[in-house]
Amino acid sequence: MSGAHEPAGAVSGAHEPAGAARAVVAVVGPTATGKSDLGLELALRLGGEVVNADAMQLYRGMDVGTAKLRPHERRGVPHHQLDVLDVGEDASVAAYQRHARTDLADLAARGARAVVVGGSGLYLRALLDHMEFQPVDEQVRAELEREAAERGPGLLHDELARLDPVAAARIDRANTRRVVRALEVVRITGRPYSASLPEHVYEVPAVQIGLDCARPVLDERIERRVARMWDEGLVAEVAVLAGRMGRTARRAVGYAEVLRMLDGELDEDAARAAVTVGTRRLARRQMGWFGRDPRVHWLDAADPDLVDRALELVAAADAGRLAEPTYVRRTLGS
RNA sequence: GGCCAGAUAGCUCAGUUGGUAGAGCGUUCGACUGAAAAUCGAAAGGUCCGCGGUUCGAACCCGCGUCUGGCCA
Repeated sequence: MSGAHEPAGAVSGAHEPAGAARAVVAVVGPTATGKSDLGLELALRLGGEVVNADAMQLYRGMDVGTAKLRPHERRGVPHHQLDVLDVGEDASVAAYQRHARTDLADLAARGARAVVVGGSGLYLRALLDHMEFQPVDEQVRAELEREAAERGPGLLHDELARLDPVAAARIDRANTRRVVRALEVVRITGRPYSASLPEHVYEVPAVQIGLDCARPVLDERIERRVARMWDEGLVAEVAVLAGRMGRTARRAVGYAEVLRMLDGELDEDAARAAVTVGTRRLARRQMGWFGRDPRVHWLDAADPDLVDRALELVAAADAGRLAEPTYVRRTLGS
């Protein structure tokens, strides 16, 4: 964590040493809004490199369905945290946090600007904000999952209420996934879990640029994106990976539905419709996640001068004259 | 033309001796600390095809009409 930006007034000749206190640039927002392209362009203009913050683009081989920029499309800009996981592995935010922060440190040391690009809210927060994850114990977790399956999630929630009332109050009874994790932490650390997310405290100073898009337009883009994925061979891609996909990868939008199709559960039209619906739902949730963060500076994804606007924001941030809580509530939903 | 089966939320459909309606999905809003493109919560939304009739009371029973699907001509 480096210090705050210098009050910029004084600097005219005084170049700061490479890598000092230049905020990381983060391009966030819902899927299908052009994050990858903008990120690439910014990296090019700023002499930077891209750090992926998209949980599913971590996976090797999941290219078409995650709309991953292919190597030949990257215009020579190095990309980090792409293709670092086998589809059989579970992703892990904590591991991501470690690795991506190492990337950030490396880039800073080389004086290269980091451009973080991604739509996974939790991953972005883990990378940029102050967040510490508790340890994990697969065996304890498996045990808890079995209990949940056998005795129902309600009883586990009761247990959590006894051991950690604060966490229990925050986690919904039916949310097995989170109840299990909370109990897992309590069991292995002997301390309460009681986690909550609302603080927005940068561990890594950043300018977050959000891509905003009116819903009708976004829905149309999503429709087109799904059509393109089909044309580019999503079904074949999934077929190749199908046997090896672990529980994280196989739940990704586009993959889950095609897997059901390959199992004969859905016909092709139904699968494709389900992918569209799923992508739309994903986009809505992403809007919620980022729209709530008061630090995001929103730009219209359709703005012809998008890149220049984004560069202005970066320049303002570098100069220390970016109004801190520029909370421009997204216009989504018009 | 005749016979049969349907018509209930944006969509697919439940609705059990007649007591003015529900689910799943979608939509909107929300939560989120090692699976997060996950997991979960809440809300909005209905002239029960139309018109008559029977009844204290009809989504439900009866008649007519309209539309849809199927079968027979």
